[in-house]
Amino acid sequence: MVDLTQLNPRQREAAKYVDGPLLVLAGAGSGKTSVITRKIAYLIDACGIKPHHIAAVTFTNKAAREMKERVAALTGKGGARGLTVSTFHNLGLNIIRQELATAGYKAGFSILDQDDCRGIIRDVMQREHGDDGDMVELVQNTISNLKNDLITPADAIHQAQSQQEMLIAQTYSIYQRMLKAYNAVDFDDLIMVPTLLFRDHPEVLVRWQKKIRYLLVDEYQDTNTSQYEMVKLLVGHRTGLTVVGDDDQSIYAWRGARPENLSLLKQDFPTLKIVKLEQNYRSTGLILNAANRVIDNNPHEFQKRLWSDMGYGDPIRILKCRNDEIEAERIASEIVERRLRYGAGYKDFAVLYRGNHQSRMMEMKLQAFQVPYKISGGQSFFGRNEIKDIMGYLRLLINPSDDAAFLRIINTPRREIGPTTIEKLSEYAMKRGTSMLSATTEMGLEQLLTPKAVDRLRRFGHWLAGITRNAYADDAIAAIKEMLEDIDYEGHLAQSSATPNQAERRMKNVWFLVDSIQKMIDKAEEVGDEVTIEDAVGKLILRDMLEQQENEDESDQVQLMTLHASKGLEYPHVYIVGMEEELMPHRNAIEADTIEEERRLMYVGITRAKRSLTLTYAGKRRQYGDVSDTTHSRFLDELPPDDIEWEGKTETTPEQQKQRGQETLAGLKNLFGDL
DNA sequence: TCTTGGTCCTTTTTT
DNA sequence: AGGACCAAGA
Repeated sequence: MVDLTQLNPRQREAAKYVDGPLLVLAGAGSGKTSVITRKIAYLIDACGIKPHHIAAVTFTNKAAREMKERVAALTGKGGARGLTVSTFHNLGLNIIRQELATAGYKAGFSILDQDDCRGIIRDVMQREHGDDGDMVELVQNTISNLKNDLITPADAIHQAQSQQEMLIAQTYSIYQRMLKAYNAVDFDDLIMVPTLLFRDHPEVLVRWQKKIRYLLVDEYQDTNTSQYEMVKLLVGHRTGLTVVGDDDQSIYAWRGARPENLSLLKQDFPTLKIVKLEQNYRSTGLILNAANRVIDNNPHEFQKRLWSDMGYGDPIRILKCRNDEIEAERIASEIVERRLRYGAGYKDFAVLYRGNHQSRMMEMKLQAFQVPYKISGGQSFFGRNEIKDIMGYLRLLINPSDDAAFLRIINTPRREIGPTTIEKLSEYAMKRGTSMLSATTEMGLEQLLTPKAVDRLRRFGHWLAGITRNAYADDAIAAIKEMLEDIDYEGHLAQSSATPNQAERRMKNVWFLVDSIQKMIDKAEEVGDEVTIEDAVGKLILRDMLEQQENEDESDQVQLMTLHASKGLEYPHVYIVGMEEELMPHRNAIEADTIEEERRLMYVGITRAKRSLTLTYAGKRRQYGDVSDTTHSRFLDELPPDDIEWEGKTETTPEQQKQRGQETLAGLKNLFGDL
């Protein structure tokens, strides 16, 4: 039986309340994951709900994985078998897979990432409006927003108020048709398609309502309209809903999140019960106080006051550095020193920043100090050309209609198939209503193309068909390896890379990708599941499972990540760097007047720290190629001055700096003797 | 078709 | 500073 005695009274109340819809307002570090996981165990053990009737939805793969592990630990081996814990996008993917026909897709459909989508939109706009590409990003964002708001192309055309809106709506409409033709969905479709399916097909909805009898949603403040609609439809008039959220940690409004969904719950579920978790188990008093003070500058729908009984702890430090290089150096050297002083591991330190590009300098300096580090997130891996290429091949293996993938790889590595050939092929395919891949082996091409070109296309088509057969017939991994051999991808990298070193690194990435798929298949076999290539590629695109591998080698490394990526995580020692106006808060946020969201981001960053928090800024920063003066962030002035050690606010003389250095050295000698 | 060199633009955050 | 994109030449 579940043990709820480790929970505090509020937490226990939240875990045990199953008689109606429940909103848990969980402040940072208030143990909400404990509540969710124990509640799941309670539902299984005490309420007799079968695990396969329970679904917990999160926003990141990391959170989903952690939750799964913790539930497994509570319920014992197999006790949670059949339980669904996944991201919204993953859940959506599964729904579409199981409702393929109704949803209007074919097996093996592709999931396109933003780059792929942008390419399609660019083509559409080019073709339809002769647009030069300046509008593409705007249009892409707008389409994404429309989808997040559950607005279909027809709705959009109907609603359009201006010429520009009409243009976007039409582009949206064509774009959506092209996706269908490619048998592909984008990220937003993973939410919108299932939701529309539920809305328009009652029999489908009933099926899923029968399956999911209890729904738990984490980070509710991050849901968008479409996601909320899905939740409402799934729950219907029943009582099985628990949502957990914190309006102060809403940092995804820019991608369509509606923090007001928290307050909408009260209207949509009149019997809603609200439980607040206000005790923080993570941070020292001074850190928490600082966080509270900062967030006090924002308006609040739900009042809450976080408190902690962990003692006051060390003051928060603000370090002014001469420039960004010195800033990074300072942090790197401090980590070296503090690791010894506190007997801490590298993994106890996190360096947080606003934008991914800020990791560069930090990386350089950590290397210089021989500090092991890990950068998480960033587009780094999937943004790489070699990965996009191979993913293109994989997508084409499982979805021959994926013209976007076809276009990416048809001439990579070089097959002497140029723009003219591709253009003609595309026209032909369009006329015949087939995909470009299947058009390559059709007879009608002779009329349009030179025999040479026809031959090259045909060879490609037949070759890929062969690989596909192998991939499905027996060992998929072997087929993929064979494919890499056939196209001599290594050779391609060797001659397209600047240095042999770079080529080697790229090839390593490719192998990493292949290994990931391999591992995934192996792992599933262990548990007795079967993983198709479709599953594997889907997971890859949704960024699932990569971190898993990273986590497996629980290595001792300093963690580098964006403030966004840090949500939900905690570290004993946290550095937040680049605390400057125009950087944090970001210039665009200042211009767009979304300071409140930036402040929440600051709040998220501060509340990651358990024991020590250090904020740094640089007086001069190298940016866009040249050096500019900076102003320290307004958020620094919002911190409680009495709890702050602000070094460098008033100019320190070189003597003072020297003295500080000697004090540090003396401290080290005290601790470790003369080295 | 491929390579080269020049220009211009960038840097917000992610499933 | 670094990368993407494009025009012109081999």
